Amino acid sequence: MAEVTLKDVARASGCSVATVSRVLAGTRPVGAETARTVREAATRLGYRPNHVARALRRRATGTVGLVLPQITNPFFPALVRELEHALHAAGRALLLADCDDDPTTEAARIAEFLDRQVDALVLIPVDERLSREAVADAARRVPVVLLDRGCGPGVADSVAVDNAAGMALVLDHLAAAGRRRPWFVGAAGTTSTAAERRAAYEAGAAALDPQAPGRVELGDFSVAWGREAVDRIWPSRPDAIICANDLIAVGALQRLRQLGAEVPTEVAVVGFDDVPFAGLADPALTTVRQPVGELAAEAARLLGERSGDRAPAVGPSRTVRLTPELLVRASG
Amino acid sequence: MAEVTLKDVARASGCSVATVSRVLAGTRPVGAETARTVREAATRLGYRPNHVARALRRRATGTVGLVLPQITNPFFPALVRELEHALHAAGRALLLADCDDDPTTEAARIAEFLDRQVDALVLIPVDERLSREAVADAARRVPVVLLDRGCGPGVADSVAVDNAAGMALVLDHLAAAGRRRPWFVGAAGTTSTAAERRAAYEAGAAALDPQAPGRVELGDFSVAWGREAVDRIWPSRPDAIICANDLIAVGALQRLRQLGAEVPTEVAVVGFDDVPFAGLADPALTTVRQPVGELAAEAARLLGERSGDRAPAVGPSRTVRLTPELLVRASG
DNA sequence: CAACGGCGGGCAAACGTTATCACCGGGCAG
DNA sequence: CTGCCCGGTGATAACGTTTGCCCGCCGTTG
Repeated sequence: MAEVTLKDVARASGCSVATVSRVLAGTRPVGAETARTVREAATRLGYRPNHVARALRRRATGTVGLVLPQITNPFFPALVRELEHALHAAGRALLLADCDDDPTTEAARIAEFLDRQVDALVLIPVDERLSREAVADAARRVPVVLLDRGCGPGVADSVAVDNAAGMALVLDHLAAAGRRRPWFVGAAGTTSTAAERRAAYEAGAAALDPQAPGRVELGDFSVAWGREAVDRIWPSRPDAIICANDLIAVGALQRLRQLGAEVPTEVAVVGFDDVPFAGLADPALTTVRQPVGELAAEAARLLGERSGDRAPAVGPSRTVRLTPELLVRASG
Repeated sequence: MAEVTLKDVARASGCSVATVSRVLAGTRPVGAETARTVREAATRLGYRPNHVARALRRRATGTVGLVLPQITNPFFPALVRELEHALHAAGRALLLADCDDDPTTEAARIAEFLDRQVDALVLIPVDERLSREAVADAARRVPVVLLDRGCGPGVADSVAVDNAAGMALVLDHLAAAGRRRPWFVGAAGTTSTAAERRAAYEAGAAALDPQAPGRVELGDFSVAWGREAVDRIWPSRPDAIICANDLIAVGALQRLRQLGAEVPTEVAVVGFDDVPFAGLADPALTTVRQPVGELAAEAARLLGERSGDRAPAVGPSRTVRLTPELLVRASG
């Protein structure tokens, strides 16, 4: 039951370890007869290549590290799932680290993964500015792909949804429904998503009402903030509340119900992300769905391309923007 | 910027690689003066040990594989998070695999992790019976801890919540509130949690009403099933609906509202697990909270103990049961 | 003064692969 | 007939650590 190595297979099939390695890896042409014998011996002995030794020799572990802010953020599990599938399809394993929304631990986790010789990193940066240095350092050592959130221009390859397009979808929809007094409830944090969605609102809201772009309340990405924000803005009777993500929207929905406001007749509420419970809210939340599978696939693809080269930072950094989709449900 | 190795540090500090290794690993006493010189050289050159080479030599990678049914199941992210933290505190990294609720891919992922020389495995088995063989095979090679769900007796160490105790908490609470016509909505699947919760209901419900233990409907762990189950049992007007998990409970809540039933005055609804949106439902869901942090910590502890020994299967398998807590909210 | 014990440190052999080099036939062109 | 190329193979040196073994030195002890 002990580990069976190349040497054992070599002995059993009467040829050298080099040959066995070659037939199993298919790295160089080898005699048909020998190949058969070797393969037979390998399966008979139940040979399994030792990934650690292989990694040491090839200087590639076949693992990719994922560092994310908080796996408990309901938007991330689906992303993790798709990423895991995409990486697995490419024969790579996924190391996961949750950095508790803290840039310092984020940097530490990234460093640890680098020490563990990951072939590449997928990062969902905690903060657009505070994460930048650690991300840039990492990008100097291995291929890095930023997922869902950016980290300043030119730092690393990046895959994210087109937040501006998503917001435009929302604003068009609300305009078509005759809404004219929108209000935006966003996040003050310095994640790229928070900033982009707010900017897109401010840029596009004038189409509904010249005053609209100024109607912005900023807190954080939480249900509690959604509730609180409603208390602040409800007195001015908006006819649409656009939330920077679904958590905020769910909070808003809850508070509006408590206040006796009719959704969507009196006021529309829309979210962003389409987290699992967006469709479960009452009324079901209209939201912008992110193409999670495509995001993950694109990230994996970018990683694959970069890893062909030995140097981590050849060519300029690429940015992929995927267009989201508006999911019109009951809330607006 | 190339990799700096032990050899480089040795050269720079004027002693042998062996000595450098010893001072850095602290594995054997070494001269105070030499130690200082070596350490100084190491930090000056920015030496970082190569985990792959170390793993090859030590025959231990410092990684633990986690294979779970579906990361998108809202109960799991919190568990993953806590597990990641606990493992990280022990200096180990977490490899994650999502097997899409399929025992076959589950077995494949386990095998892959074994090939990657993980030091240990944490498994949340998909199915109590269908996962057994793969789990048993794995347990023969490395330490294995079953988390949250079991897999038959004696297969491997196991950490889970005491479902019977949790159900008892629920039944006591409902009895004290004067509920006498409970109904159980569970899952027909063959996961240990589904079976245990149902059994516990059947064992304890008689305290409320001799007929109660028979009032059981089985579907799966989903919101849709919760809705459907309500359609089936509402005609017989239960005064309490006990759901095998929160997803079912949320579905039940939704359908009850549509049917115009008053919760909790007319009928109480309780769930199990305390997933993130349990508190967000309307009315907020009364549920059984699982001690996620403790579960993860206990799993990590078990792993740590087993890994001391070289042989994976010394001593009988241990089972740890943690007692859950009833979270009384608005729904019952 | 001789023998001995222990400490500090170096040498070299692993760990299991893969890559480089050399070798040895045989077929083919000059 | 000689030289050359090439498919097939084996030795062997890495990859970067850890560790068993040995050796020299110093202090202690009989």
